Amino acid sequence: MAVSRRRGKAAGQGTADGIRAVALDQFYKHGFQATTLRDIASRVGIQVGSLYNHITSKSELLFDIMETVMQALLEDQRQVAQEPDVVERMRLLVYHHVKFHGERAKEVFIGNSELRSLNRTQRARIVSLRNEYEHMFQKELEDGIRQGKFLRVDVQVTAFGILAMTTWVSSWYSP
Amino acid sequence: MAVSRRRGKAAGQGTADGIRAVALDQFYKHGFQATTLRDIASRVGIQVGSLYNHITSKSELLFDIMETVMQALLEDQRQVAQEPDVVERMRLLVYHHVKFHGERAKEVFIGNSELRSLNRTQRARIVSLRNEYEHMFQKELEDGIRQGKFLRVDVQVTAFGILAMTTWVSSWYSP
DNA sequence: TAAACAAACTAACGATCGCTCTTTAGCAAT
DNA sequence: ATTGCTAAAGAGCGATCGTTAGTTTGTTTA
Repeated sequence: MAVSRRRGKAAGQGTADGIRAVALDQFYKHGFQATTLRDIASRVGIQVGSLYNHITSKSELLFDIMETVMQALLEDQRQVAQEPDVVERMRLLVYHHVKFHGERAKEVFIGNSELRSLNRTQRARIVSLRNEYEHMFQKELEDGIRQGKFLRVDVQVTAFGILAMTTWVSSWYSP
Repeated sequence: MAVSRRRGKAAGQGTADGIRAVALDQFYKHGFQATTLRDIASRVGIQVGSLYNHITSKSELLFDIMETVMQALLEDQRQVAQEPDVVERMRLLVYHHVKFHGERAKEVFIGNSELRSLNRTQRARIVSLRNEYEHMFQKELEDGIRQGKFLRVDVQVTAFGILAMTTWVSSWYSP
């Protein structure tokens, strides 16, 4: 006795969003490989085949989730460039990083753990976005050093260290 | 052209070890779900069905790997109890922890990431071993506090913090 | 009111999965 | 030489996977 479900155009954007939300949840809980399209479909409340009105493939669904979160993260940080003071810029970067990782923990976790489930092209794209993100931290470090406001350190290693540490803090803090 | 392969009793223990080594490698690289028994078999140089002369099931294979590494870790640390000084005991615990995580990084990674691929019983067993391990750190912390050699801290949180930090160091250090 | 369209349903395909079963090959002990 | 055991090969079963195709339903547009 299935609940009567809207069909046709007016069903609108809701289904596509629902699919992404459910997929996010299941990928997070059970991993990409262990999650079945049938599982996703049933939780959304539609049939398997109907999924393909909204997605092009399972792996594209994963890729979309990962790319979206990376774009959002980058967008979040781009506004930091407006701040004139280097030290404050760096502080804002770290602040936004931790805040974002706290608010969208599931997506971030998937982004970190399911890189191997992407094909070569998709993975290259995500890695490129990630490099772009890390580069934002490196750039501020270099600026700070150039202005004599930061200690002269290995920029690449330090940036990586900051990211690892703050990422870890986010996954650590919960109470 | 297949290499002529030994059959019968004299094939010995080598195959079973080979299976575990290959499985460890593939689980680490592609994850448990994405790894196929056919993939493992072909890398060992054997047919799929022949695997079952050495394993009882795929998930038991994963469980064995995880339980073995936890037992080895516990065994490694048990000898620390011989040391009379609390501070030195704690230092040894951390030292062994980092050393072990460096030497057997793949198994440790699998142990941390594939808990969800175990069934209820298996997971309970591994979690129990892990609790036993964490308890070793808590015990030394309590001893140290009782003897006035450590600051009075929340034992459980601190032990967890030490483990998280040192585990992170191990995954971090490579060059 | 009729045509156009979006989004659902149903059915099924080919591939692949973990796993079982039977048979065969090689070695050791009798 | 025969027997017994271990471990391999090989065929295949039933289930499930992602995906595709064809059809039906309901809404929007003309």
